[in-house]
Amino acid sequence: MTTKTEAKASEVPAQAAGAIPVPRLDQQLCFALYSASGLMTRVYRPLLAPLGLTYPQYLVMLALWERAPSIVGDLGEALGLDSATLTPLLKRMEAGGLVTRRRDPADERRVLVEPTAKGQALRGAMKDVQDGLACGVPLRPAEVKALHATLTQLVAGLREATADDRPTKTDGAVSDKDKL
Amino acid sequence: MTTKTEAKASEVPAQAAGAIPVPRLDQQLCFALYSASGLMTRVYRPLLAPLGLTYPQYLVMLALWERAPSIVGDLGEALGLDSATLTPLLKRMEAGGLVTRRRDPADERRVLVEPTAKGQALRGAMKDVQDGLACGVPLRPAEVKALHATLTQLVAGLREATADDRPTKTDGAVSDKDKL
DNA sequence: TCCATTTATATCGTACACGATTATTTAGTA
DNA sequence: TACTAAATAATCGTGTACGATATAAATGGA
Repeated sequence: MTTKTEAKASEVPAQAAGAIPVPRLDQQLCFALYSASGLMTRVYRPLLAPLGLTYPQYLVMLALWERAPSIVGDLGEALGLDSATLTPLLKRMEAGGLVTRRRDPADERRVLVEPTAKGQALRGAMKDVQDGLACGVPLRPAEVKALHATLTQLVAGLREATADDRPTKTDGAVSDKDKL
Repeated sequence: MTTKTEAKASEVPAQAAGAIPVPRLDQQLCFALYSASGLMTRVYRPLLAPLGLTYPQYLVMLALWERAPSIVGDLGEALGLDSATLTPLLKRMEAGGLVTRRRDPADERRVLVEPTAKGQALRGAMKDVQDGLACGVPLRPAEVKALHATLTQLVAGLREATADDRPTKTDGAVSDKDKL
């Protein structure tokens, strides 16, 4: 590797060697998303901790309040997480007395997850969580709405994109489109 | 458990007991952010893996390309991470030959972080990463711009909010405003 | 029926992420 | 000077995350 570390300046249009233009942190959409997401969970933390919930666990409860019992795979689909993340997370929630886990008698591969009475009781505390949240978010309702709409569109598109070019990896010869 | 799990219907305006309204997953801004952020790093992963970078490590490189050497605290300020996260992350990057870490001779408390030649060489690969990214993001430039602007505002506000009510926790008696 | 395939979850190893604590160095002050 | 306080990283314990692999149950033919 004698010629790689020192890039030939002649190949860069109008920049001196060593000054190759690089995306700036504060211009990166992904970093804005990364920061915003991290900060939101940081705002949630003190509100959820008294309830014995982490933020991902809170998301699981939201999913279960919408539909219970749910199987692990459906929770993963709803939250964008896989079993490697959900299985230990659900075990912690089970240990905390918030949910129950049991094999589906009709299909022993599946695991049914369901809130306990204690888990159901947490519904009553959600109003306070939402109120606490609203105070920390410095956006007007219209902005929140627009932001949410754009993000929803982005998420839908990304989900499609990431699911597409991942058939099984065994069909080695993909079209010339997999570079995009 | 005779009176708790079954909420008195008279206390809830217009909802049946056990049907306390709870925020829906697909209406939560925080969940949209959480999903979008996770999906973006998922899009980045296959682009960065060949370079020997994870997504947070990529962010560190972006920060270092803007200013090097940087001390750990400044990197943490720029990225919103603390030393508990950065120290092991930087050690891994050092082990990978991407950065160097050394105590500041002028102030032995500080640790100076700097890209190696190998780390600098990665700048040349960033164009491909950005190109690969653009193909995966299903938004028009105007939408990206608006989204980024709103997120930047949100991040700024949240940073302020989370930094504020965390004086030292030792002044136990805070005003009646800390509930907000 | 038998077996390859698919489906569903669990497990393992690695890498963030953070609150709390510790250790070391510097700065400030009596 | 000596001594406290502040600043700075590192460390520890716990909890996500995910790729890769393993295990077991159901399914679909030959």
